[in-house]
Amino acid sequence: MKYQIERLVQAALACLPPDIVPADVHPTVEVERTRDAAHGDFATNIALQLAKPARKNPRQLAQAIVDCIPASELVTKIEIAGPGFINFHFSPQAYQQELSRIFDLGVAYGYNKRGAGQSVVVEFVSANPTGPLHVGHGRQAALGDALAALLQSQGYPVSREFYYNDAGVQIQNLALSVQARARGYKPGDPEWQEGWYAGEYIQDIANDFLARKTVHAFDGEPIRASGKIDDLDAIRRFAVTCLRHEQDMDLQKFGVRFDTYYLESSLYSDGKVDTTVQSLIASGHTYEKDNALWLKTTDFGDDKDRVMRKSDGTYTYFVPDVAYHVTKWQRGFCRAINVQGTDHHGTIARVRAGLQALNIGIPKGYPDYVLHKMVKVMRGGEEVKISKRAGSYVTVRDLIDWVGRDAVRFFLVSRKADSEFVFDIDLALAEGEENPVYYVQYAHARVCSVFRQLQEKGLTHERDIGETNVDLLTEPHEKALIRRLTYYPELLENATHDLEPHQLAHYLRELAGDFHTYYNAHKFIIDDVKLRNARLNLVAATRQVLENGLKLLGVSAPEKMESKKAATAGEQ
RNA sequence: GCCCCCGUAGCUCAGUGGAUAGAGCGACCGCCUCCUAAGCGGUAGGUCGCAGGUUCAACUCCUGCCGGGGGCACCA
Repeated sequence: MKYQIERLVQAALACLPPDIVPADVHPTVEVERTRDAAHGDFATNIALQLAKPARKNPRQLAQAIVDCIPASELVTKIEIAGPGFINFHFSPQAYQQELSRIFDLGVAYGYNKRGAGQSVVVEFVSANPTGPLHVGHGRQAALGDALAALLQSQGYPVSREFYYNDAGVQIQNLALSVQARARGYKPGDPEWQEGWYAGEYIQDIANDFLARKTVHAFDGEPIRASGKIDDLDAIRRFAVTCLRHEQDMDLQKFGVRFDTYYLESSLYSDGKVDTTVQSLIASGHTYEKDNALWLKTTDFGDDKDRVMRKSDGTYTYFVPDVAYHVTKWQRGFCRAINVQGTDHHGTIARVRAGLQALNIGIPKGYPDYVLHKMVKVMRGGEEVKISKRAGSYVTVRDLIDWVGRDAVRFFLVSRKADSEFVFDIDLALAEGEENPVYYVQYAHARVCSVFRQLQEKGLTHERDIGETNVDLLTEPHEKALIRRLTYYPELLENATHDLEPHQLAHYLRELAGDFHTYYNAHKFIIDDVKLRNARLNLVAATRQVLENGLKLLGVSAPEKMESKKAATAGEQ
């Protein structure tokens, strides 16, 4: 709808008398949704933009533009308001056209093919297999999955990828921790070293290892524990597999699926790390100093150069990171988006610098980062510290068990990624309106209920009758709801462009609010056949958009609300 | 010390350079003979951290301060 208005304005500008606007002025036509319904549906500030270069009064200029706007059946009224805005009011035909689109497109309403042919890889969670997923990973999972879904809605072929840091110091510590537990040591014992993992799950893994149990991650061979307590390699393989399996279970419960899993260790075994190092040396952006190999990241905007190969011969972490991102590019992803915690901020400049140094055609801003802030977990008015090493932290599994998957997913995407998130366990545990997800789901269930009632009364929903009588929808509540519904495709476009799923969560909250207000103010199942079907069309379209939006966030759209209280009462 | 993010109602947060800065929660007052009250309506609550600058127009962009968080290792 927006583009149709833009075309009208552009056509008007094109046929303005040449003496009005200097020929060298080429303004970008910006058409925006109005904030206030009294201002119509769309507005443009073009006259305000042009007033100065044209040396004209903005309102007079606006009038000149309006005079040139071609007639359109979509627009009933065009008016000049305020300092020189041009406001467009849509006709019932325009509304009807868009409502029909919602019915015709169904679950695909809001989708477009803008991103066709531009493959995107979204990397998220990427937790080290050293413990269960914590709430920070939950935020990443909710964010990353929603982002991927948004990109898909805009036509981008998307791959969801999980990168396993299964090489390095942490994994060694994991193996040592399990070995120590298997030998009967505990955190706090003199033998227990700093940096080892203290969580109880380490004891569980140690027990399973000694019991020679078999585990397998979804993508690997089953591994049977040898039970040999001195075989650190065997312990490491077993422990990593155990934890990968556990993380898989958590993600499955969270409703998040990945298309690809990439193992850091494979970068070494495939020789990709070495190849990358050789290419970087060949590029001339490296030098030896203090017995170490350095990369001149300052050539690419970093504030100081970075060590690639330490004096002990091992690589620093960012070398495999660069090698990994080279594979993303080589695998055909013209865009890469990494969802990570803000603690990864320092790595951005280095990875990008490394990719630029290779000079193999990777764009400058590759990859994109969506960094999220910490999730602070509150319980009983006190903060629960999140720390893998301390072993005491709230896991994704805990949250799902306490408040349900839908609430956790909706909660975690409902805020901007770069704002700190306070997850109050007590609040989330409380039943009722505190969880906005209920509010949105209830709106969906209410529409479903209306149609159940309709059926019980022996009536049917006649879409055609509703469509021919769309002009009967004249109530302010109806107009507001229609405005909101028809904004959905633009909302998805904006949320995707900005990589901000929270825009969708907010939109759904507002759409549900418009519906609940309407529901309370008017009845839908009425005797007047024409008005009844017009209203049923409107609420059916509302249900469709609610379903579509919730789906993108990974939240269910129930046809009935199951009372938690009743369920609890039933258990007692 | 340097870099990034944040600062908007009592609390949690929205707010693509535009028109009278908005929700939810909490508080207070109302609404079930009526398609689910998990809902709706209303009232109260603001020097948009401070000070400059750019602009026809600044919560929004720029600079500097103040306050909060995170990052700055031959750690990953």
